[in-house]
Amino acid sequence: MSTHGRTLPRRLKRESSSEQVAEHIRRLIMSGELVKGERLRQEDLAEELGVSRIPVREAIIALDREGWLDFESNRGAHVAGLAADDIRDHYELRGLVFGLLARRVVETATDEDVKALSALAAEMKRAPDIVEFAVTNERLIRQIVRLAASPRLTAALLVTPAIMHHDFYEFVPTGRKNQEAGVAAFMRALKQRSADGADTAMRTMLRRQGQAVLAAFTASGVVGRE
Amino acid sequence: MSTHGRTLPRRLKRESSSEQVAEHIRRLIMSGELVKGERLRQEDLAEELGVSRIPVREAIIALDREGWLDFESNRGAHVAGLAADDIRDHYELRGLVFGLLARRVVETATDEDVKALSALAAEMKRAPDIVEFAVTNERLIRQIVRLAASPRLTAALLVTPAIMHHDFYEFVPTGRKNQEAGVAAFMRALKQRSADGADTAMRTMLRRQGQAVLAAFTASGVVGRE
DNA sequence: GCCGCAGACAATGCATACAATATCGTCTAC
DNA sequence: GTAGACGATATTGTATGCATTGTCTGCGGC
Repeated sequence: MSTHGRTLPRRLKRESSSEQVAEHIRRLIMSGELVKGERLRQEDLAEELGVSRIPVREAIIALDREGWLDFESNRGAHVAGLAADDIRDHYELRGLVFGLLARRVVETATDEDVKALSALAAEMKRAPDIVEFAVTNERLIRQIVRLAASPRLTAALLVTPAIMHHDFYEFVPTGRKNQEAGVAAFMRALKQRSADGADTAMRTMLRRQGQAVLAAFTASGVVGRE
Repeated sequence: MSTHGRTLPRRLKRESSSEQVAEHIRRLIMSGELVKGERLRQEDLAEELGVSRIPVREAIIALDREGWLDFESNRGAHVAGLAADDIRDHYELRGLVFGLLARRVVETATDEDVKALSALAAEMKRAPDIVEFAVTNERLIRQIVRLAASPRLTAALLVTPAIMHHDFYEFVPTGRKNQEAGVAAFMRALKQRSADGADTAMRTMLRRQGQAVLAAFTASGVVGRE
């Protein structure tokens, strides 16, 4: 799995089989190999991946809670699929929320906080590969959330459970560019202590990300067959 | 384990053991019997509930994704716990989002839609017990979401994963009253086609619910020991 | 006295095996 | 010919057992 020498920097816990299986299935969905409504048979997946059905079941349960699958007792798991509206709304919401967070950051962050965020933004720009980029980006987001909101719920509700995942940027070509530009705009606004500017930067970035995701997922067939 | 005669009315799919275990653990947390940081040992729970460790593991994974537990590979599951800020932010967000949804409903709903919502609101008021109330309320929320937003993501992000669950109202004394009053206010605004009114109704209701939840969870000890 | 390491113990992760449930085809009755 | 019931098969749900990993205790070295 490790494509680069030091696998996932500052990543402490190793991934269990269940987590790997979940990642695999997420990829299948994002890449369009699994389309909406398609049924996942536990045994097939288990055999295909060389594990037993237990980790497959555990992955399915996690993906059900994340919204990728619909899992009904004794009736199997089906790909939930996404509609164009889902994506639009999802990113509109993210924009709303992160705009609010950005405002709070501008209002409350100390100079040190700004410096720390700045450093992370710079690190993102230098990231040699997409994985490191994603990891750093996640740290930046966490930092913003930590400064602006309760640590757990906002993060859990709006960062974890959805479309943003480690392999997200692989499937959305312009994702990294958008993200970097948005972060840069946010940092400029933050340094000028402009709450409005920070809010706008976040909303704009997330609107663009939404469009990019929609384009990518439409191309791969994840979206559209409603 | 079933302590009440007619288990959950109009529940089509029977609950698997995993789901029952998850519900059990959620209750333990909400009632304060499990406090933040406390570790859950799979075998103990299994024995206590008379099942094997498999359904317990599956429940733990689901609760991890819902945010109730922190589950790390090979290191066990710990109660995540809530901070007062978590609750405040959670409800502020819900207010933001449902305010937006309420606006959209006012702008797009047909007379028939209004009638249907009205019927559900009336049914809520008539509900003889708290379970039926919760079920009807959920149908109403789903209806609103369906009218106003993409069906899946908004619902998945903001309804499912968190504090609202079937046994929520048992733990929050004034929950039902607040909810009914808020729905009534929303319906009045809707009938007058007042987007602002609907928005305000939702925000107000959710602010109050947040306060009620905070009070209840502080009393039970779920919140506070940070 | 403190740090690091080795072994035993405890708890988790996963595979196998069996039980429960759904699904589909077939047969019978009308 | 069609509807309903019954069984065969496919698939999921759960229990048990072993392998793996984390944790704790006690010893030796610095």
